[in-house]
Amino acid sequence: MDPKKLAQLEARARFFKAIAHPTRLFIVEELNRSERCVCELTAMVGADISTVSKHLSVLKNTGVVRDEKRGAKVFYSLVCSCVLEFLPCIDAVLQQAALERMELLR
Amino acid sequence: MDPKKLAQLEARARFFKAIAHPTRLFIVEELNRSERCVCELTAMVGADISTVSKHLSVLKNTGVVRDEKRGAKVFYSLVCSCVLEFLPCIDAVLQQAALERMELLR
DNA sequence: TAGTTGTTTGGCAATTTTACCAAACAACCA
DNA sequence: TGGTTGTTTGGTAAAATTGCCAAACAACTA
Repeated sequence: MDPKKLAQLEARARFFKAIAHPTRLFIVEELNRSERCVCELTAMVGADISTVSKHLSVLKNTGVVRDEKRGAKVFYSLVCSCVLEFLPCIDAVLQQAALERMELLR
Repeated sequence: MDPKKLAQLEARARFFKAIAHPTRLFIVEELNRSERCVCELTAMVGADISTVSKHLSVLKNTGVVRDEKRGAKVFYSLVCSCVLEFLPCIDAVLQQAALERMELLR
């Protein structure tokens, strides 16, 4: 495979991997509403702060979110909301798959 | 977290995870051009047949692709090409992230 | 400066993913 | 039927991901 093409595939895969986690998807959705600090997100997610912080760093390293320090708090915000535009399509695909799975059981 | 919301997040995360792999992204792009049998995809990918077969089964179980047996061969095709519509947006986000990373080094 | 609050980092065990080989299946053909 | 081609499945070792705890940092406040 062409090394340039491979690098592109790897970069895109890294992006999808970054959002391919329930907690991180939740964070992305929440940041689409408005920016949030780590402690707010932690309260919503209900996991250890360090866990949430690491999820945020995954999203940040991939360029999905950005952070801004204001005083003692660090606020995270969504770089581009285009991620969320796929969701209707994805839900439709998932629903169709579930439907076909059900019909197999009849 | 609301169990129903959690289930939705998990389902979506499973979808993103399914396409979050260089080889599987390649397969999705290729199937967008036209349907392909396992042996054709294997030749293009350059991995073991069993590896490609397993990647295909991941995509199939998530509902991203469908398969159809014709004779001895199994042809895979893309269920919905909407997956590929995000790519321009994702590439833009990735490029912006790379740009900012470069500026940090100056 | 000492204490408090908010965040990140290091370490680690449990789990998941990945890729290959070998073997089993399936469908065709001589 | 026996052999060939195309695909999936089982097994396994290496690598990556995940989540928590403890500790380190950072910034504000008394």
